[in-house]
Amino acid sequence: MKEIPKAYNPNEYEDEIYKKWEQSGFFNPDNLKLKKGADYFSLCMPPPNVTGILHLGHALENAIMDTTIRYERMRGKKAVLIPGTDHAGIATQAKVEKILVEQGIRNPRAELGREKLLEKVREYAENSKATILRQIKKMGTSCDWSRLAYTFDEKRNRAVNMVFKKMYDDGLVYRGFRAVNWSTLGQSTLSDDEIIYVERKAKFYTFKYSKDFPITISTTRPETKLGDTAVAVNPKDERYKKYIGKEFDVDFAGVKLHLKIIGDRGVDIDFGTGALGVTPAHSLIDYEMAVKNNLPIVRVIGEDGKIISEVGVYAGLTTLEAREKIVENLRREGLLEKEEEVDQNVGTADRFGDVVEVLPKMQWFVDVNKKIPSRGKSLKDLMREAVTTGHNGDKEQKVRITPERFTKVYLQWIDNLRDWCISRQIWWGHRIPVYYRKQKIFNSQFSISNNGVASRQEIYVGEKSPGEGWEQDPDTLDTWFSSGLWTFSTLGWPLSAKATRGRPGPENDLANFHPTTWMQMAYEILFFWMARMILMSTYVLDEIPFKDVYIHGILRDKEGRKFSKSVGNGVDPIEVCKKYGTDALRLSLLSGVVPGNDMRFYEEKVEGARNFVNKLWNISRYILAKRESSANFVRISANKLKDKTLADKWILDKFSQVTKEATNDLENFNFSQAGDKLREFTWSDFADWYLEIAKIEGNKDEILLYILENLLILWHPFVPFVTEKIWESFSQELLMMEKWPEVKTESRKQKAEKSVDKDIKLIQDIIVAIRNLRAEYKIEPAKKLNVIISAGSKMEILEENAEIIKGLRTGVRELNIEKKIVKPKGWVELDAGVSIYIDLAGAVDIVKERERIQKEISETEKYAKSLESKLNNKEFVSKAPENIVSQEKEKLKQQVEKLANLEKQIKILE
RNA sequence: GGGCACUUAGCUCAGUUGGUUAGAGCGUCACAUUGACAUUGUGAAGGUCAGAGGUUCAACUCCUCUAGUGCCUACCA
Repeated sequence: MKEIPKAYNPNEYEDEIYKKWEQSGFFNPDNLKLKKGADYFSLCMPPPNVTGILHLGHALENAIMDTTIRYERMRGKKAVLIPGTDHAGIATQAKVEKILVEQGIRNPRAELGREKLLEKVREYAENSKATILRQIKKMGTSCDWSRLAYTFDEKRNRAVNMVFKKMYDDGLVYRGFRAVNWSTLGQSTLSDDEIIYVERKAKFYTFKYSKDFPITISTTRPETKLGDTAVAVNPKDERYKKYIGKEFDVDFAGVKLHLKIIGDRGVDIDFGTGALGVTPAHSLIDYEMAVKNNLPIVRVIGEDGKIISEVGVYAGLTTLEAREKIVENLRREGLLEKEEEVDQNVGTADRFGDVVEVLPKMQWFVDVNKKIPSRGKSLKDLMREAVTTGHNGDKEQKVRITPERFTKVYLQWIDNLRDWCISRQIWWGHRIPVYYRKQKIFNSQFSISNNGVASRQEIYVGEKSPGEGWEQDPDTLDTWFSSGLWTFSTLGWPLSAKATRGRPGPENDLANFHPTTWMQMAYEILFFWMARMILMSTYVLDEIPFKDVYIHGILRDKEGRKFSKSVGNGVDPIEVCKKYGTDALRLSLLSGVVPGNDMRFYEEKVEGARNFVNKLWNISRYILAKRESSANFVRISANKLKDKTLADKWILDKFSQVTKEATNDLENFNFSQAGDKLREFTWSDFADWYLEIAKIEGNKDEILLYILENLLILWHPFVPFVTEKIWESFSQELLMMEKWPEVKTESRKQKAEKSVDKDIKLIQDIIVAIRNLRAEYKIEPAKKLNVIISAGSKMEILEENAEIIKGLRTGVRELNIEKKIVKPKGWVELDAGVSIYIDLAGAVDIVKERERIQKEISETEKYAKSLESKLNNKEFVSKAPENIVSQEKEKLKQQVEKLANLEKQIKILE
């Protein structure tokens, strides 16, 4: 065999190993050699936005997904992880526009025009996509590249168009003139979810519209009051009751308003003046109120964020300018009663950052409350059902959310859900598959009322233009409309709609892999994405999108701050890979990941993981290099192993235990726990104890190889590169394709042999006690000790393991094991379950010894006392389960014995 | 306003249905180093499990309240 380097150098092997995996073809489930009737395990990658490069959050997701998919593949399932990227409509266009502005193009949309700008965005997106895909490979993610998808490619475009049409035909997608969120900076509408609320100080003005108007109102935005068409009061409010139904004409700061007083139970009597100026055009709530009360909608703010020309004196002013002018006016007229500073939540655009205006516009919406024809349920109903009763009441069709608490959060969100505005005025995205033709047609379905001007239009919904004279809607669809289809658009829908279950090949993907088995995502996109996937899948396919969804938190820096460009604490995962290795990064991300909780990331953690990877490397190096025999087989059968000594029995037992536990943890997606257990076993039990024992006992090639092999298999999903590299040294086959070790339930015989645990514990305790004494007495390592153990019933087991006690860094020259012996004068006694006498050749420090023993006595006494009082409690003895009681009794007995011995010791000392 | 989570060793965090003297990693201190591995080994110190009540034979674990922190959400204009 070639010489193995002392330290594992990830950079040297990772790319080459990934290539080997990829070329094997086994990332593609169609190439897997499976047992008949093997289960499938499908998992769609949440597509990263093509807005840049991968960040640590992606690295975490890749680690989680790849660990899972590798595990499932090794379990013999038809496992597929489908990769992809997201064109991320607004996010990407906003990003590119920002870059263009930095390059000196002041208004990219106006200067470049639709086609040229789109070209720029496409170029950027393709670049970013290529980088991202490279980075996913660098992470070691074993996804099926033959099924690579993009939310904005042709196949996904077909799916989007078909779903839009289906929804339109079902009356779920409609076009309507309604108040919508508008980003002036981005020149586009936004859905309610794309708004981020920022708390800030605002002036809260209390005033009357005019002298002759009887009711005082309050607002933080006086300029919008130019569009008021009503004043709402609570119908129970004694002060205002009498006005309800009356109408007033007022002159508000130079603008004529016609106001109707309406009663609305939603108005809070105690807030402000208890009366609310209703601005239907520029407030979503007021808009709803206006619809209920049939109020006119008067627009005053335009899409440029300025007062529109119809509003006389204020025309052309920005909202802030208009506000100042109006307040000034009110003040002059003596109408302003109060001006106070309040905390206010203002909505800002997620991607553009500006304060969102509410404007009335003709837009496309998804109706979430309307009953779907032939189903008698609304989209909201479908979204609820999927996580509660199961889709169509079928328990098998239930999305299980981990951790469960997010189910409640999700349901609450649905309750507050309004119709989803899906049209955007940006250009980067799926163009709305709707065509219009101006014609004088009677009974046209829609009439666009813009500023009260009506015109008639013929409308056609479909993928392709119906012909000449038709113009396509200029708008694009909300990016989440296409990502909502992800679980099935990636599986070939609509083409694979007629797929056959059980037949291989992408054309049958939908039947073979949907509903997908599992999904993982950050809680940040629960509403954006999970909710929309459930909506789309249950509506379009009549099937849930995934059976299980695992929600994780976000990564934060050591101080608990979010990673962000503005803070400048960003970490490039690829740089971390280069410095510490991909395995180390993956392991550090997975250890400590708990469903639903945020996690802190810092370099020391990666360092620790790197050290472990190196440890694993060196364990392997040692075992492979120091083989005494020519043993070199792969997959040694556990039955053929000869466990000759106590240590052998112990380590094999322990290993089957850890295999069982780690498997169980992975089944339940407890990545961190599985990793911790494996680490503990590998480093402590196997390396620190068993390997050291093996050096003494010798002749253990088979057991060492057996454990090493299986350990590499267990570790592979976590740290695929280093394990695969080590595997190369003794097998031609890919570790990636090895079968996961069978988990055997413990046989009765093994259970009876649990004394093994106790015996090895005794040996370890003796060793630790001696090491401890050496440290305490600062005995030079070169100095050897003579030791006698009074073994009692443990005679045999101690004699068997005498060499181990001597050899494991205890520095014992002569070890005598006696059945029962009185402590030789001047020797020190230690208690480790048996009495150990150590000859310190007159170096015993009586004072120190007394202190040591006294301390131990008081600790033992304390413990014994607590046990005693527990056992003296009649209620405990009568009510606690029998095994608990006898356990406690046994403990007490031991402590009492120990105490007696210690007291004897201290006496002898005197 | 409503809701959710968190509070365990100096730091970062585990602790599965209540039942070992509450654990790990990092850090600290002491010692070691021709060894598979200094990306190492050995040992030690370090905790009123945020606080107060309650349920129970038994509470880090369940319940109530309080305090602090963080997040989500909402039509207080």
